Amino acid sequence: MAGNGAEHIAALIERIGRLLSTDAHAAGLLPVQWEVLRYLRRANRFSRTPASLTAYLGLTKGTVSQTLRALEGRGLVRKRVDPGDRRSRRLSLSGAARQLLLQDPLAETVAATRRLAAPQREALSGALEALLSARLEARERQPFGQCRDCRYFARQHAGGAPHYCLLLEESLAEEESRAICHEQRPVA
Amino acid sequence: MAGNGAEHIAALIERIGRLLSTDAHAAGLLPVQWEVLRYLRRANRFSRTPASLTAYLGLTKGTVSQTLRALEGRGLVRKRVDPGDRRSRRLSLSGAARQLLLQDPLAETVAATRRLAAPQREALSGALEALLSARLEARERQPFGQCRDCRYFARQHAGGAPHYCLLLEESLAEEESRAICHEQRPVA
DNA sequence: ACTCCTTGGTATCGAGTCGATACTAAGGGC
DNA sequence: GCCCTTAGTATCGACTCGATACCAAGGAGT
Repeated sequence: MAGNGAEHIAALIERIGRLLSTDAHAAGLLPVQWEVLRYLRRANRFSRTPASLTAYLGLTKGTVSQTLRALEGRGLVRKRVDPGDRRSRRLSLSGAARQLLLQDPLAETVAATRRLAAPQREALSGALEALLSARLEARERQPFGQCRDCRYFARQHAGGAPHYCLLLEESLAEEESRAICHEQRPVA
Repeated sequence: MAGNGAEHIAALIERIGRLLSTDAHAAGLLPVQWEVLRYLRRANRFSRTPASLTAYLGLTKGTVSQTLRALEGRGLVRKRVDPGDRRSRRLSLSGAARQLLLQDPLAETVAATRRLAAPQREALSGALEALLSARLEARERQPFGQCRDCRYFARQHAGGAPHYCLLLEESLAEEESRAICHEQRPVA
């Protein structure tokens, strides 16, 4: 059996991460560009902005702005001024982007993950979340968890009724409750 | 509890990997440069070459050559012609590099990993190794496992006697048996 | 109103990665 | 000696990324 010291685990994460990013030079896109596309697919409507993206990726806003310009130039991302706050832009994926996401190089890893035994997958998920939240707390960054796991999330049990966000005071479709949100704060 | 689907796990790995790499802009070094330094610290004497490094990082040899030139210019890495095979170079860390590694930004993650409960850490390690080996098999890449977990490793139990590598026909100190090796092939 | 501060985003620059291509040099058959 | 492979370097172009400076819009206080 191989070693399972803490250094070994950190090295594994780093190495897998690197290999993932070298794989991500696919379909004419660059690694960050894939990550932007994936984020926009997973994020709810309150979180599809350059600012949220910046926080999620841990980059500077200048870098994100440039990456978005590239994606916009390729017709993969649309950018519109937010009518409520005219400083902000609302991002959305084009049909071409959704098509492209079907060739996501990360899909291979998803498949490999699916082949793990259920209890092992559960343990992996929990351990990674613990590591992530430790690091985010140290940096005071947002967790970007699922809407439904947020302290501001109010679940509606009545048949067909939508859920509700107590912070933004908006109703939420069932599907939206599974999206990630830049405002999300886990239940205490 | 948050979701633990396969997509979620893949996204977690990717995100942690990205955050690690943004943290790695520290002490005037760049992420890849830290990885090179860490590799050279962990690799055994047969594996400290540009070629092994290239395979480990999953980059092209041109890129690695350039990165090594930068590190050499800073006095962190030494490069010498291998007397046995004059095409090959032997890499080694300078004292300054070992000093610098004490400020390794990855240390924070190592500490966070150490705070996990032992069984959780064990599960994490096992699951990550499974993911990594799946991906390496798909790409037919080398695993770079520990020397002692290799099929060519012969353990000597007699007091003080060194171990032995059946492939390279060299004797190995106890400490070396814990290093990673580019020739390593896990026991079947 | 008006000023001051903050927030969201863009523009530009320099350093450096990274892949691609082309190249040199050394080893190993045959 | 010839060809093929392997180890490494050199150069180029596209792009990331951080840093800095900047602009526009919102908000608070007066």
